[in-house]
Amino acid sequence: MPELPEAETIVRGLASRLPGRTITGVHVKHADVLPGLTPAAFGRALRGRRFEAVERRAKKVVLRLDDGRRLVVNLGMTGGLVLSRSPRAAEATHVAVRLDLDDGEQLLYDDARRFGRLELLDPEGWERKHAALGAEPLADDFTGKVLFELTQRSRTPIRNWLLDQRRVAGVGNIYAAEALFRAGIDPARPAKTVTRRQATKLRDALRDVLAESIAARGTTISDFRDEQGEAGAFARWLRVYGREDEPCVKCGRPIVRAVLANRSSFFCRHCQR
DNA sequence: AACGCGCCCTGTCCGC
DNA sequence: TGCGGACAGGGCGCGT
Repeated sequence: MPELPEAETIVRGLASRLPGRTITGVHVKHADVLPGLTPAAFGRALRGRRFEAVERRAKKVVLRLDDGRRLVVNLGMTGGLVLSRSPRAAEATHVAVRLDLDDGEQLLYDDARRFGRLELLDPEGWERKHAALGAEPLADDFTGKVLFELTQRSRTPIRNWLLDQRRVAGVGNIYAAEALFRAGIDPARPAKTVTRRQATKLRDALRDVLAESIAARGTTISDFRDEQGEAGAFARWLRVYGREDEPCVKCGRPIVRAVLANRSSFFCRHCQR
């Protein structure tokens, strides 16, 4: 489900609401979302803590606490953070973890498939995690030159390359497909065959599609909801993802689905070379 | 050592 | 209507 724009949508929603509020209770319904931590230890660590800031790194929602630690939420495929007083909060039907807040509202971690994970990291642990992640595609220093140089050592298909979070962080299957379409690049092309000029086009396409999706509050295919439980609106602007056999918006030929590294890849054979 | 692959888990949809 | 199979936005651990 959530890639960078969806995580960013949740972060922006929570950033104006969470800081300053204190966790008064912790309820763990599905301990499998807490790797290496018992529910009791998780509860002890969080109870009494105040939220200080809400940030994003890659596809992760980072909730900074007043003791310097961070609750790092990896949303997996179907994870979401929803505030219980939102009109649509009742649609959070797979709540794995519930945090009670001092004003009586609750922050719900909802995740049907439970591929998501909640980690509690001290500053050093977070620094290690942060360092293991690649470039932020929306950062000022993510230039065409940087992307070009990063790609030149890898023979893996450029679509797979984009999904590797150690290189560029935050891009998933939807936005990889959309950016490659906009840049006119075949998803199966070995990364190192992308030219300098194409790298710049790809960089621009990535930033454009991610920014446009954030402006639309993310892509909801079926599961994604923001912190109020609302769907994102970007799905209608997708040009290739999920559009197998539909006409290409540029040339009218059918969009093709091919499997690369066990995951669907959508593209136009004519417009992407 | 850079890859691809299977798997984690639940829900939904499609063909029979 | 029921049932099996395919598929889904992610990412870890494994083997090669």
